[in-house]
Amino acid sequence: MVSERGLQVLRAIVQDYVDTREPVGSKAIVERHAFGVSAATIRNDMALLEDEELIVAPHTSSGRVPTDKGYRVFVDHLAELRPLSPGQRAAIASFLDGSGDLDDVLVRTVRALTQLTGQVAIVQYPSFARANVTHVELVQLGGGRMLVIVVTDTGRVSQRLTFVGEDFDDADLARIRAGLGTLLVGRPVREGLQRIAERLEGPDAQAPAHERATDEIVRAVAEELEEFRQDKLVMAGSANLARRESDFRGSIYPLLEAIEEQVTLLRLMGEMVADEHGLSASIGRENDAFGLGEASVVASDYDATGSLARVGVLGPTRMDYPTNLATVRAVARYLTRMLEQDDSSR
Amino acid sequence: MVSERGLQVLRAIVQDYVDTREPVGSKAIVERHAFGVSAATIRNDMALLEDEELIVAPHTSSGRVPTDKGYRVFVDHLAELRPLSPGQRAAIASFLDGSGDLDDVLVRTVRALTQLTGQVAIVQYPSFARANVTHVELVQLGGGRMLVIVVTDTGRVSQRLTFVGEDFDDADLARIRAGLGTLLVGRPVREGLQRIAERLEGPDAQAPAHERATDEIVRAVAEELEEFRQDKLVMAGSANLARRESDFRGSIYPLLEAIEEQVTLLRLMGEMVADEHGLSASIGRENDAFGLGEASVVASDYDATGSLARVGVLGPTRMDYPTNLATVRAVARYLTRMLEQDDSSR
DNA sequence: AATTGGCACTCCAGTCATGCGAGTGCCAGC
DNA sequence: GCTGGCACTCGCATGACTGGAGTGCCAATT
Repeated sequence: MVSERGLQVLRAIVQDYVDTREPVGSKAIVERHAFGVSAATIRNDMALLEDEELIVAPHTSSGRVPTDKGYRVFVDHLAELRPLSPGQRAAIASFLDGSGDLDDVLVRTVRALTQLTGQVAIVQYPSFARANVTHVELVQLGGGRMLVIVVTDTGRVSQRLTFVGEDFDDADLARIRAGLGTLLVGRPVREGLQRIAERLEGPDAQAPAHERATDEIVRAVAEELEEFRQDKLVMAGSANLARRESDFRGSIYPLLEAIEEQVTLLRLMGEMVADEHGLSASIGRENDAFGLGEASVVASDYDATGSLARVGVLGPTRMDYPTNLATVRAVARYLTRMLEQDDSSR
Repeated sequence: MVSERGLQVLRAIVQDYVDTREPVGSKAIVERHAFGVSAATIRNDMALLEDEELIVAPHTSSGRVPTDKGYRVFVDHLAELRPLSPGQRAAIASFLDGSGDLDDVLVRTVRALTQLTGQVAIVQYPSFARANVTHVELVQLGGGRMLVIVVTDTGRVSQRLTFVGEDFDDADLARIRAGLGTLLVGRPVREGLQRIAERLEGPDAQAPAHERATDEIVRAVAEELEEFRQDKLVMAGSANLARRESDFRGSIYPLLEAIEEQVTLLRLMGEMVADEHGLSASIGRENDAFGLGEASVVASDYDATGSLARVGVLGPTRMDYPTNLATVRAVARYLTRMLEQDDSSR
């Protein structure tokens, strides 16, 4: 239906519209792009593109604006990701380099990304469901309070304070600790949760004297594992939404809400389908189900020592997809490499 | 200068303006409030109020709007805090009741507050500078990695993963742990930091064999203490800013930025001066230095087992001060009580 | 068959004039 | 010190008009 040149016209419209924020007309296209044909010809192509619902005219006689479908075609078939400039690569490196635990690295990642793109940046924590428990530690604080610590091989540490109602002597504590160790250490989080559930149903005869207290400890461990299983996000740059306010027809309220909720964004990020390079985009009304019909998300998978997660940006539908895709990809790669290094140094 | 009735007129103007978002004229005042005098009389009073810069007319002939100075006089002399309704009290209770560690309680507090006021809610962590260290725990994870945990008597737990480069045998580890214990346990965070600084200058002869590794551990502890010393915030409800967008003349960008930065808000909250009831307000241009000239903060002190901190809301200058003050105070009181209870149960 | 120049047409955005209404300031009188 | 009255000032909405940008279509050209 749409000719090859027609697609080039679509590309030109998307590029110019993202550039200027103004509907783009046939004359503007022949001026800014060397098509070698006249404005009337472009007009004919534009009529076809409009038939295909790739572009629309806001008013009877004004330039054209890409539809969500138009952006989709652009992203899938027309966008060429320019590699980042050396300066941008240096910026990523200077942001991300330096040691620190997982939390630290992800916070720095998200800052780098919001800085580079001027959008809201989002980083998913690596999915911990597959992570393995490496340590369970119990620290008595006196007065019946117990600090319960769980560590996984993905480098995440979780601690929880719980009131168990009594203090144990060292031997009992060591026994409980050992029991939890054999129950959990070396096993994936998901499996650990199952084993704990079983244990809570058929009470163990191991420490009947302190049964209630140990149950309390086990419950605390279970809560921590459960927290690992839920995915988590780090975000930055929400203020950018206000800066590009004009890009959102309606209010930015739903966006800020989604950012605060996190759950919505987690679902959205989770449901996106990546291409063969690990890149994915969800455009405009495709996000209607999440109340984000005026926004787009562009993301790239990254590899946190075996478990996959995503890093992406959230912005107006009218965003610079090629640049954002390229940036997100570069950051994801750098992040993957950093986590590998970190792992090998251990 | 301004008569008693003049102040009542100011109160009426503030109330009506907050209600209607429209400049309020003399006629509207005599209609809505039973002053028992005519509109012309009110007009004379309004002229005086305008001389005092407590109100202004946006245009030559439109109703009046309170100035920041007007709001200040209103808050200081005219506002009567209505006690909350039983329903609202119940809402606070249902939000806050239930156990959990400090993080948990503060998150629930901030949610309750944003829910009740429809503003951005902010809760300061109790200042940890005066808190005492109760435990220092070291957990070896193998491969030269060490988990360093510090606990204070205010219930806060901090953990940090650090790479020390070697594994200790149990005896050495116990010795280091004991050393840190005598150095820090039972002492305030601030003092602990000093002692560590001294120790790092004049190296201890205690464990020369592992000097570098122990230094690394000590450094990690110092970082954690430093983190305690910095105050911290929990916030919720930033999406509310977008809902009342119309209340902000300019963009909400600086507000969102301050929320993301936290540092700005920490300084602002810290510098506010409370009255004898622990209530404080910072209005409009008084916040210019923080880039928040169109916003107000209303806060109440609360008592976290001895160390004072604040809970407040951030919103447009044109906010309902009496209601927000009353809500903030009620939440602060409830929070104080909860933390006391929690403490006594330990 | 594709491209082009030309032309009539549509609609937006800005400008100006007009009228209305709300609200003020001031003054003379009570 | 309060009040009613009155002239005055603006803001705002309305409507008419214009210029300009951009389209759609058609007949002519390659």
